[in-house]
Amino acid sequence: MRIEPKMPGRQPRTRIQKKNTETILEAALEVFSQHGFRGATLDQIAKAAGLSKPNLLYYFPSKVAIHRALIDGLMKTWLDPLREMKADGDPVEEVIAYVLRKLEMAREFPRESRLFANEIVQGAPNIMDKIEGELKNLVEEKAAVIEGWIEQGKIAPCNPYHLIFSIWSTTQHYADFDAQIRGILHPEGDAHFEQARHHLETLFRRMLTP
Amino acid sequence: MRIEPKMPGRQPRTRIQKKNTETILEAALEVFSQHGFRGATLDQIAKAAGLSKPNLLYYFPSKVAIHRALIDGLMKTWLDPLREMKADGDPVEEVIAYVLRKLEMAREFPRESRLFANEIVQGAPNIMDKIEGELKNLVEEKAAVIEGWIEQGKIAPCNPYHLIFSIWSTTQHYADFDAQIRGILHPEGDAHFEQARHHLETLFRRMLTP
DNA sequence: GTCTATAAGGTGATAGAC
DNA sequence: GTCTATCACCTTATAGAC
Repeated sequence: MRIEPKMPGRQPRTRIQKKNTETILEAALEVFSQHGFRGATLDQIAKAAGLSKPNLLYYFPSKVAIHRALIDGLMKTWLDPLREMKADGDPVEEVIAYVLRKLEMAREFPRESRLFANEIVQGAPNIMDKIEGELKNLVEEKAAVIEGWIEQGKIAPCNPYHLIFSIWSTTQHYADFDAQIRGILHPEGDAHFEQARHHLETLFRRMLTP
Repeated sequence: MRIEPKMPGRQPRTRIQKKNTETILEAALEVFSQHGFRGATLDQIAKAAGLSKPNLLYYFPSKVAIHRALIDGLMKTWLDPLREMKADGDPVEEVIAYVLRKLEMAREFPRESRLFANEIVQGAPNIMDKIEGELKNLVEEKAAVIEGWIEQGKIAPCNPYHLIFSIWSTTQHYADFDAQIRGILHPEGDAHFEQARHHLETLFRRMLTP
């Protein structure tokens, strides 16, 4: 996943600055996604990045600035799978492909998923502007596309918004609730993702086929 | 939701002790569910309970003891909706009824849902024993029931474990990701739960009907 | 750019009066 | 049982040497 840091006031100029900035954001992703904003400490991030704590704060002015840069850099990529759902494709296949892309994201980028999950569960204090902005806009746009498919009889009637919520929840569940799933299934590595793939394709295909 | 505190070593004896213990657990639920274990402070819990911090620690020996008592008291109730799914009912209606009970829990007890969500997202450090114990046992039992229904041709073939995961994720989503849903839908109060009810009933009915 | 030292404030827990 | 006062520790952030 591409990380595009936005540092207010301090842009990375030299090669070493850029490299350290990326190292910090990678470490911050690891720590924030595991412990949440409040639970994460600069000590943990510094250690994970292989830097001293003051050096961390040389690159970012504060803990919250690291968190903000991380989320800003990830938000665009996080929404890409939904953006790729196009109105001119085969409706059922477009939605199924979106489901599978989203599941693949949960498998490949579970830390990113948990970063957002931590934030939203606690009331989304730092990203509500983005939820009510670009996320809301994108969802409304795609809900209109789905609504059009329903009116054309291409997919079975349903509430487009809640369909999207169901796709988010079922797929992200495999990242966000990974600990619970592993406690129940005791899978070897990612073996259960193949089952999940088949299950979710079946679930939404039965839901959508007219 | 019934809270049955288990305080290691200190059982509430007098009426006032019992009342204070319950007040503390109610306050702790409010604070822990909103900020997670690490993010919550004893100051916040004490203030919410209307007690001083040392008085809080007169009733519970430590912060972690409060958290543990809270989870222990809620775990049984949290699993009841699944326990009520009986092998001798009409299969499709049994599963649908379970979905709707679970959604009702998300609407009535969102704090309880977020308490568990916070815990699991961060790797379930304090409840993994319960996940691998009573939760795993219950899920295996009910998965066997669903498997039986499939073999009898009463419901359409699917993976019982992942079906249960889909039910959990779609219903709890309305509690755990409430902030995101409200940011997108801007519903008045709980108005969107009626839509969710209809949507999820449709989703799982189409999935399960042979 | 990176470090050691440290300030400044928050946080879990205890002591002891009442 | 409840309180004030306080300790010991942790955490964010800054100062200043190199």
